[in-house]
Amino acid sequence: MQLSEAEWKIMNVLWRAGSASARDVLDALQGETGWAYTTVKTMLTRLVEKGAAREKTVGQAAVYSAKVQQKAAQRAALAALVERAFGGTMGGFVHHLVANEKLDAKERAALQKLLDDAQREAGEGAP
Amino acid sequence: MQLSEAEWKIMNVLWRAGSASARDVLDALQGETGWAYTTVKTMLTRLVEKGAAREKTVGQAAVYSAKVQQKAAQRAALAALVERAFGGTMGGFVHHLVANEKLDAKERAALQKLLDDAQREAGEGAP
DNA sequence: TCCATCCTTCGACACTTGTAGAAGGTAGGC
DNA sequence: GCCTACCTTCTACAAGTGTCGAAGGATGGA
Repeated sequence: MQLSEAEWKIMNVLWRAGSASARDVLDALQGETGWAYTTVKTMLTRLVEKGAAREKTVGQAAVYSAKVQQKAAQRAALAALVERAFGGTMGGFVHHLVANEKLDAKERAALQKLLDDAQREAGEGAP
Repeated sequence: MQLSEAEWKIMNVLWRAGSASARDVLDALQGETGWAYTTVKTMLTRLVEKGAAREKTVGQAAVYSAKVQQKAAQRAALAALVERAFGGTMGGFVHHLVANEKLDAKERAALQKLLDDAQREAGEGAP
């Protein structure tokens, strides 16, 4: 499930909102995009066609909600990136990340904490 | 400098090889793509047009080499991903990475080591 | 000299993505 | 009963991507 730039914008709104009409999505993206109503409607229809969102008619209007989970979409996107640009291995990617991406202190601290948690979790299950 | 799927494949060859003719690139990608010679040539021409590669004629044939650095392309690609899919913050992305990507012990260790290095580096210069 | 080989440039076509106008249904307010 | 304000579906079109085939130039060996 690869999403295009514009599709990500829409999906981000759906994930945040839970469910939303085309009008809601449009409102949420005003300022960021300046899209016309029909542009949003077209994107939503395409997302439903490709199985990323679902549509339900409520009254006279359609209400949309995400069908793919955000986490799944994120993982797919990251996997695609790693595949294309980092030789297909998480190892290579992780290396680039810390070697070249200049995380700030706060980010490093967060990462450290998460690593600790992951470490602890990985250690459990055996005893 | 956003590269498409096919463009990444070509650029990866150029980065690895240093420089290569269209034929070289084709050979390097046989098995992976099954592209026709002209397909590769077209992609190379387009890459030159968009400034990602450069072309030099040697004898009767053109030889290509990367113009954008691999690291730069990788950083741009990662930045685009973070922007679209992770709310634009490295923090959010890093969180996803450790929380959802099931890194193996080796990857976590690498991350830890690199993090330590970064920490040490950040700590210097002050005392 | 002439052919098999390569290389090159042009042009083309289908599909995806980004954007949106036109035209037509509906439902509440006056 | 009719107008205003929404909503919907259809259609379109320009770029960008992915994939070549055709046609023509050079070149080295038979």
